[in-house]
Amino acid sequence: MEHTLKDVSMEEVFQKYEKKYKAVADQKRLQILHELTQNGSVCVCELVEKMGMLQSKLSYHLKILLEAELIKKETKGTWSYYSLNHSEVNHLLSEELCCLFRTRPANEKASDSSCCRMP
Amino acid sequence: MEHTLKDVSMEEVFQKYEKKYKAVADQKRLQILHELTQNGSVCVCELVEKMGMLQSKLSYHLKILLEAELIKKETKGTWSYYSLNHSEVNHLLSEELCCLFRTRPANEKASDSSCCRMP
DNA sequence: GCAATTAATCAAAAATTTTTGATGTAGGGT
DNA sequence: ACCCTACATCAAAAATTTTTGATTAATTGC
Repeated sequence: MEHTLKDVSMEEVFQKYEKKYKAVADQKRLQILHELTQNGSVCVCELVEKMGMLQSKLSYHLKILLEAELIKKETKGTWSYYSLNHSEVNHLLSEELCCLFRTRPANEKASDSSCCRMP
Repeated sequence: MEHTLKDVSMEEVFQKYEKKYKAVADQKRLQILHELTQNGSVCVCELVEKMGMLQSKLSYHLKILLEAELIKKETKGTWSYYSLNHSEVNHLLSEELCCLFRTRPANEKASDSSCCRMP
């Protein structure tokens, strides 16, 4: 089997996006992202309630999102707070999905109010 | 269990995007999309060669992309030609991915040459 | 120190997706 | 009619992902 340099780098690109899109390819995880979009920074125990999910199950899904770098984690004592990684999410998803997952953090200026074609 | 109207419609939205992102969450299928981006309209037998895949395997992946409406199919005699569904792909993926999957069909004007931050 | 809480991890079971090789169907050429 | 090619579909096997319940580690409040 032959591989050109381009083939190899493309393969890496496809691999990277496979991982990121896999993270997003799940109803539960989309719901988690949406929840974080709405509430900013949320701890696991809050999410357990809001999502009505077993804690271990939630941790599993959070880990997948974290490893895809779509969310960030901050630990305070016993609590873990998760929040969106806006730039990564925005890099991955189209503008049309902004209403669902692309609410900007407060400090960023909301110049493109052109988006939002969602229900 | 209680469900508000909003919950129900959100659930449908999440379900829809789960399906579409699942279709894209696979190296092989990303490669197929890329191939179609480069070559426009391609028949299965060509793709079998280009991708070095078993025909039944390729058909399986094409079906998933087709059912997610990310590609289109046109049959001519014994041949099936597949091509990108540009509007759907563009609706789903961010502009930054344009070099990989967002080449426009010839008739559309390429106004935003601003994209392309890909290798 | 001790009990309670928060959350990560683990291993086994369950569910889903993917691969494979075989079979079926339709059209094209002779 | 016959054979060959193109492609879809099928069922079984293999691989991967998800769920579950238990265990573990760290921290807090008493």
